[in-house]
Amino acid sequence: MYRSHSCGELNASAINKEVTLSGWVQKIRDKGFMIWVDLRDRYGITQLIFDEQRTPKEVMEKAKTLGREFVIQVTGNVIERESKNPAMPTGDIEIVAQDITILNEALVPPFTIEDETDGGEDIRMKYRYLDIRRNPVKNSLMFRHQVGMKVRNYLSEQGFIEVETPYLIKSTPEGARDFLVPSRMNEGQFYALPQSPQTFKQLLMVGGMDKYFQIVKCFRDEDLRADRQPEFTQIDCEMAFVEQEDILQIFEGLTKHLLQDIKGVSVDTFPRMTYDEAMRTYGNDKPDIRFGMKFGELNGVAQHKEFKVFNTAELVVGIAVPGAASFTRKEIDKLIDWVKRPQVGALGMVYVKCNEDGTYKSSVDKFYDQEDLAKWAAATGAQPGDLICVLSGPTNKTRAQLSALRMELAERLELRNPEEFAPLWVVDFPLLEWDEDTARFHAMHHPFTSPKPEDIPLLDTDPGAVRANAYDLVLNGNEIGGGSIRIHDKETQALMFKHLGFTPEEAKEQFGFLLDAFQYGAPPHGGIAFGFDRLVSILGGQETIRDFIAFPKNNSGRDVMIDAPATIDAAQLKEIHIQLDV
RNA sequence: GGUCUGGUAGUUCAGCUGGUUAGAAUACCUGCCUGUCACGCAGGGGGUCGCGGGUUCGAGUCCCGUCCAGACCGCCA
Repeated sequence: MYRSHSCGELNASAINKEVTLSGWVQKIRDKGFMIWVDLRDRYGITQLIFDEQRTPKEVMEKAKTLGREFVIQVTGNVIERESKNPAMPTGDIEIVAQDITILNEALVPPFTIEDETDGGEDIRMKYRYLDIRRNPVKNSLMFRHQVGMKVRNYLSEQGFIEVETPYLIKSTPEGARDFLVPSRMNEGQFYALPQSPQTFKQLLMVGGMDKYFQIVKCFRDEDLRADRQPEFTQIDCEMAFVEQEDILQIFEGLTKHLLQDIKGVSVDTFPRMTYDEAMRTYGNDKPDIRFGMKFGELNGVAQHKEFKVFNTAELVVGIAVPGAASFTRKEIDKLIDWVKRPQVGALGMVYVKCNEDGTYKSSVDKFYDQEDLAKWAAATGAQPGDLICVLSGPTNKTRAQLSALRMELAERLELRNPEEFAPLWVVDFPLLEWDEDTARFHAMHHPFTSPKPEDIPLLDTDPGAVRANAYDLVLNGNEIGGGSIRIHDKETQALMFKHLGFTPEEAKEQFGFLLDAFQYGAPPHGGIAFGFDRLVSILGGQETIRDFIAFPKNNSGRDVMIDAPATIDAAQLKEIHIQLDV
């Protein structure tokens, strides 16, 4: 028996008991006559004491040889501490060691195994198994487990069935780049790893599994970000015989349940906003509505004077930054530099200080009088003490720039409280999106998304204006879920493929199995998928998803611990019929 | 594909306009210490300043290239 108790559970009620604990040496405090050892496992830390008076001599000698992160097993008696430590749950007691076994020695770890470690990201990833011993990572993984269990239980209680779908599937040209897997048995042919189980869950609907879910790995071979991994986990869901409203209700229910159960936060009915409104008022299809700074369009009140920059702009739009009239000239100049960085790309920024006395001081006083500026203040909702920041240019670009500025300012003004949760639905996404590179429309969501029936005639006249039965669930400025009502008849699907530039032959080749299935009684259906890693990190109040993934990849898609990807030898290449061109 | 930031002791970092032997903290090692818990005290070891080239009397410092890491833009239906 390696242990009778964990390192996190003993307290005053155990005094005088003989116990055996196993764990890792967290810390050694050697006073010569006495050695204290903090012993750690997943459950906590318990203080051991090796004492000249009370510990056998050979055990004392062994204790002198211990080092950090040695794995040991100690048997001894629980005693009340002479000096207690109220900061730790086991701080009332300690174990007087009577016997010790060194189960394994350890090298000195390259960084400290503590909450506030001295190790940087790089070294922690290389030794991720040591990083996982630290509370922040350990707790994040346990938190992820809890969220996963609650999702499974909730959906199962609602009648959903978890069905596994294959990882080795067929590559499709739509959407993200696929990860490819060469087939040894089928020379010259490749599997693709799924970007999502999209077509399979639709086939499950045809198969009559009318409520399906799966917590499932998905793969996309695209460049990464702090919150984007090449392999990530989705809560993938699909239902038959539902309309958009049914989906929104059920998954609003799931989200509310998670917020209540995990965060103790009650949220009212989620607000809904059309895509157009989100773009107009936040410049963004995933607005963070925990704070204001809504866009105020100023074309009507700023294009009547001699200021050419505004007069020639497609859009003039501003936000009122609360309390920022006190920014110094230097601070505002830095802000202007910030929006002019290539990542944002604005050519300049006009600002108006809304003074406490009701007057205005702007960077364009030469062109606009107090009366003009008062109208700007009204349009942006600026109060005395606010700073109005105004950008202008092509509509979409300018909105994106002002949205970036809005988020940056919210960050600087600490308006993004991680303990506040503001979900909303963004609905009525466009069906199609113009792609400059290929000079054709492509599906904004995916090619199985159904158009709003009343917009179908627009497909021929104004494809970009067709709205889809598609929706996103947005939480604190993050898209945590997205889905749509699918096309379930062959004719509409063929129409969609036509408008996406597929010939009937190409459509048959790529998605023939789905079109076939639609001829055998496909029920109306729709679904949603949640980004599980991101959902967990937001609920956990963290910015980065990496601490919620046991073994994440770095910026370049590398696993620096196992050093993957890696080259393979010639024999392996030959077996899969591949010649390298490098 | 692009922009920006960084790479100096095991680790986290400092090192100014180029100038003697490259520092601090922490970790590590040795000794001391009768209640520690960020223990304390004394001492010690530890560096190809990412790599390659250049400028210079002289480069951690300046220039060019390159590799690695991070953030962002493009991309991610």
